[in-house]
Amino acid sequence: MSSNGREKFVGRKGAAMGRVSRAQAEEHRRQVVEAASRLFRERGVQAVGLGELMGEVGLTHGGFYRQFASKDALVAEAVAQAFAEETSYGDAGGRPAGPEGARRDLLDAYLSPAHRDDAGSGCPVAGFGADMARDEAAAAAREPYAEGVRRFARQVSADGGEDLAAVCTMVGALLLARATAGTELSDEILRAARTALDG
Amino acid sequence: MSSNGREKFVGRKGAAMGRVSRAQAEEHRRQVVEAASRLFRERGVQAVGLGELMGEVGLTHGGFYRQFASKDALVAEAVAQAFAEETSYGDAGGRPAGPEGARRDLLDAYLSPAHRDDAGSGCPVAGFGADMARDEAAAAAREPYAEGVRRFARQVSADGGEDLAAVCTMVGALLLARATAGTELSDEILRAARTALDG
DNA sequence: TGTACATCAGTGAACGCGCGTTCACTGATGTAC
DNA sequence: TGTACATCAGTGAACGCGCGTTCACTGATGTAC
Repeated sequence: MSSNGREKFVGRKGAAMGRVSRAQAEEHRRQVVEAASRLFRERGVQAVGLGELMGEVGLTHGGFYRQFASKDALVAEAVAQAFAEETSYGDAGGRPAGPEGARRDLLDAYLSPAHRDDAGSGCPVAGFGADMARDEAAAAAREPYAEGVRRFARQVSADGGEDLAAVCTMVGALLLARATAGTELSDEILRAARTALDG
Repeated sequence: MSSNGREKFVGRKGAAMGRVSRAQAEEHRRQVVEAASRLFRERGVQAVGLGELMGEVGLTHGGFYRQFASKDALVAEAVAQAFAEETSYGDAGGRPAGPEGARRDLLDAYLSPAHRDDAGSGCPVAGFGADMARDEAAAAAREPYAEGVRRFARQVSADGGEDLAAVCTMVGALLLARATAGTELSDEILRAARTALDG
């Protein structure tokens, strides 16, 4: 309180950080992409500002452009990063089961209330779908997104092909369960999709 | 060019419109809700400003609050209006067919490229789904939206019940076809969903 | 039916705010010798 | 290994812009008599 050091000078602030090691800067960059991947899925690209994203990592918004060309460029990286994560949608990870059991575990985890309530670390096909459908997101993310949908369709397929219809049912169920969260209908939707796909 | 009538006076503008008849005002209000219902579905609630909406009707943004309490209140009305429309998703309207043929016509229209490319006048379950899933939209629209999903599930059902799983597949397919529009995958998705549901 | 006046739909400027982006500056890191 | 200096990650203020919302004002509509 005795000396605040803010005497109306224009270029002399108190707590400038100076340069940071390359390793540290790379780590910061990685953390920003990860935060973007999470928050964009959770609330949508438009609803998350660069200031908030940089704040998640403990930085100020001004440094953003030292690491990224634009917000759109970050969106493309965040989409790619989300698909690279290999999420397990909850707990269907390491159970030793035959191919039939594995598919059932995937479905149960994907169509669980836990996955519905945690979009941030959930399926990127569902999490980025809305932003990709409207052209707010970078066109640069279009192709990686489509490739991610195909990969997911192969993962879901029981016979090594692409089960696009099952992906539609799963993603649709997740979206509608989220859109009706808080009503009875939400759980009914998840159950109906599980029943239809589990056979 | 000779006299522009803009002499820095603060309350004397050129082209004030004065009052408008009640019927005219009601018509304006109706048109704003309709434009909102269309543009919100097309680009999302956040991406459409009040200025643009009022402009669609030929008015300026200042008059908005004479008709609506807030943007959120308009969102709720726009959702309700979209569900009240009874869209036909293209051309599956008046064909005389048995209940089986009617369901197939509905599916074909719903899963058509035309419906994918015209979100503005398309299915409100899909068009408002993303806005409802993230809580940007008014909570006031939550209940009408859920009721609309149920009604659609009854409409889709072949046996008079609620086919929620089919709704998931249809809405998911439409969303993913829109998210991958412009790639080969988009049409593949629509076909796969049609095949899975048509039997 | 005609006149006087209150109502209120719409105008356009202004409010505070947060956005994406740019920039002069700081000072520790990284490098050249 | 030690010193001199260039680099550049991060800071914080500023840019222009559009947003949702408010407000004083206009003047035709609607109403009272």
